[in-house]
Amino acid sequence: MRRRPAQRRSQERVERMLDECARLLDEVGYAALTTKEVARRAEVPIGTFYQFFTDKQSLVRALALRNLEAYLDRISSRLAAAPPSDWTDAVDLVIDEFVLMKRTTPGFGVVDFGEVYAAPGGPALPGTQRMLDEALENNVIVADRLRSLVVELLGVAPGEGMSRAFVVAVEAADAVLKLAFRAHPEGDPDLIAECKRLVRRYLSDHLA
Amino acid sequence: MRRRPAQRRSQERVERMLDECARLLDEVGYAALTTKEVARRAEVPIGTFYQFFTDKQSLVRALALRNLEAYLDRISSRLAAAPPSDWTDAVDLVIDEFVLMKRTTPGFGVVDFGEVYAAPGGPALPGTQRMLDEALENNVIVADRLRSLVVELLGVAPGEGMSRAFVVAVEAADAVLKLAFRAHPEGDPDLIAECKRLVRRYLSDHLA
DNA sequence: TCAAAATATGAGGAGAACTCATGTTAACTC
DNA sequence: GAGTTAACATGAGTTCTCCTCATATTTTGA
Repeated sequence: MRRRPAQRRSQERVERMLDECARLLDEVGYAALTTKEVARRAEVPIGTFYQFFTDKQSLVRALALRNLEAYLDRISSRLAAAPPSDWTDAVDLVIDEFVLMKRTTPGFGVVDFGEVYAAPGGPALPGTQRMLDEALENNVIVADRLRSLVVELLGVAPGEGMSRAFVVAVEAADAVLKLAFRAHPEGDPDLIAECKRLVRRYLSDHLA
Repeated sequence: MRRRPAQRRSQERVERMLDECARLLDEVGYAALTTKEVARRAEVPIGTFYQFFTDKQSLVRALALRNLEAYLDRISSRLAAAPPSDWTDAVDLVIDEFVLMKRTTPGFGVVDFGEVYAAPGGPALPGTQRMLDEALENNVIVADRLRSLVVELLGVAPGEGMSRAFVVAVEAADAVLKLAFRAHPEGDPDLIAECKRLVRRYLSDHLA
């Protein structure tokens, strides 16, 4: 974001822009999304849009971040309310909540937490592991958070490579669930089931 | 594509446009890719571009299809040249070839076989399984081809849900490998290894 | 040889992205 | 509560991309 809204009116306007962005994503998709239409629907002049967002990407990134925070909040609440006894139950819970948000949260089907990558990998840094460490990717943030939740709640020992395993699991699950929702508006139930199986199988190496 | 090139000159031009598209994708990414620049580099007038491609998406889709065919050819050759004894070897081979193409084929890092989805899921068809059946997605084509290759070569019985399992495996592997190449220009070796593990674990249910 | 089909071409219309100069409102200090 | 500063508002206009279309040329095949 170009500037963070400090006063209440502009905060509301930014929220409205994000809301309308999400709804438009559902209606027309990412490619056909226009800043002008977002501004028009949110009832703000186009100039105001560019006060806060540098461009279309910036808008979508902000939405992804909002989605990310909403998801983590929901997960935390549910885990706290009904702590799962087994880590496999935690996997189900986490996936079910994701599916629920896919169904109910506008725009989530198109962007969830993911970037829409404009350029391949950004500037190619020499430091191999650097990019993952810096958590430039929202999926990495999700993975880290889920890992600490599972470690905390279930008292699993944080083994070697567990961090990476969670990133892999999140990335894979995200892809399969995206597929499930491309195949079926409500999410193909069989594919959702397969997604759970995929994650359980894979993580059992690291959590057993 | 709007029209298929029938004469040699135009066939060469279309190839050149695809080549330049691929190189540009590596240089500037999908969002910054312009039809004008592709045409300029391929040394064809912009009008000629639109003789063959309806729009930018169409261009990228054609490139993805070319990638798909190249990949399937390579896989078939390698499987024929050195038939793997075990299906897990076949998984390694298939992933290694994919990684090799990511490293060496221009543009493959950005688009491989995948669409860049403009709108969410296209027209929402009521027939649940319809979209997968029609193989609108290139990853589904890859999955089907891989499945028949494995079934043929290794004499595995085509069990229930195997088709779906391959689609899931391809989608998940694609996502993890994309991550591997975002994290590291040559593909993070650890993530590539994890990708293989993920696929082997998951498919063992269906191939054992 | 000649008609039909395929291909070539680039100026220009349509419209999206984004800027900027100028005016207004809120917040904070003394 | 006057004054200063920082945040915010605005939309016509510039730039750039997408894509079309009328017209001209080349290739094909009977």
